Amino acid sequence: MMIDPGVMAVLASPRRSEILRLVWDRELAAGDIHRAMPDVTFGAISLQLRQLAEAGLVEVRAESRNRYYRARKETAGELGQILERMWSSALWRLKLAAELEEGRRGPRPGRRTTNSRQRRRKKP
Amino acid sequence: MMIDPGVMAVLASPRRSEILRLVWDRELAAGDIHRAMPDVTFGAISLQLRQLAEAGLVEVRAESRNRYYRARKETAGELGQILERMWSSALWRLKLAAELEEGRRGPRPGRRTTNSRQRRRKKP
DNA sequence: ATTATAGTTTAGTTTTATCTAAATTAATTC
DNA sequence: GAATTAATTTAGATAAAACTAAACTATAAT
Repeated sequence: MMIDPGVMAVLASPRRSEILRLVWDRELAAGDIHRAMPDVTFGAISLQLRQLAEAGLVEVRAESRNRYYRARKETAGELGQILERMWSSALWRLKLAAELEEGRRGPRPGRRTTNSRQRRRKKP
Repeated sequence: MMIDPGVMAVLASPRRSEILRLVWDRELAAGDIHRAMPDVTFGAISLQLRQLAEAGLVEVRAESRNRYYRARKETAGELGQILERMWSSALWRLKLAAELEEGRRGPRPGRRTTNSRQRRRKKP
């Protein structure tokens, strides 16, 4: 099978590969994904989902007001198998458990912006 | 075999994966690598080589004033096999040929900075 | 029709990565 | 030991990626 060079770049982002992991063998609504990663805004998740979709790594199904995402494993090809093994490895599970613990203690300090000044308000 | 999650991130950069390709099955001095990629400075190449070395994807051998780099295929693991097949594919060779042609016509316009103001001069 | 919910898009900000130029280090040659 | 060559390191600049807040779109519920 041919490997799209773009796929690796898309998967290199921890955020995106984490999203892909979430929808790897089940369908999740955009909101479900956001609830699983509450350290970023819904908008940010939506943008990453768009990138994944543009790379052909996920597909969408609209139902009522929800949009359900699921991985397209075919696109990931051999890389997908590597990821699968990675995610099922003991070390990876340990990492996930640690992050879950960390998450319980409150929002992550790392990435959040401290002062978010007021901005543009289009239609007052 | 265990896959280091950092490896994928390192390889996601086209610049670094190109360097890795160059030293995949032969040793090259840092300067050789730079001559093969004259669109960036020697310093930039050196920095990328450092990242590759830190990820364990290349090893160095010092001889006289040269430093010879070569890939450590073991670290790349299965990803390495994917890369190998990618590089040997017809499409990839076509891409390389196109870039070589482009390179002959002069320096790439894409990334270069237009105005590089004067800066810090430590010991005048 | 209004309100609420789910999600996307937009525009600007922040963060991170990559790059350049100069300084620096070290070995080699003269 | 001065000059040259090969490479690394440093400090700042620039570009790219990721993110935020708000605006916007669409469907569903009241």
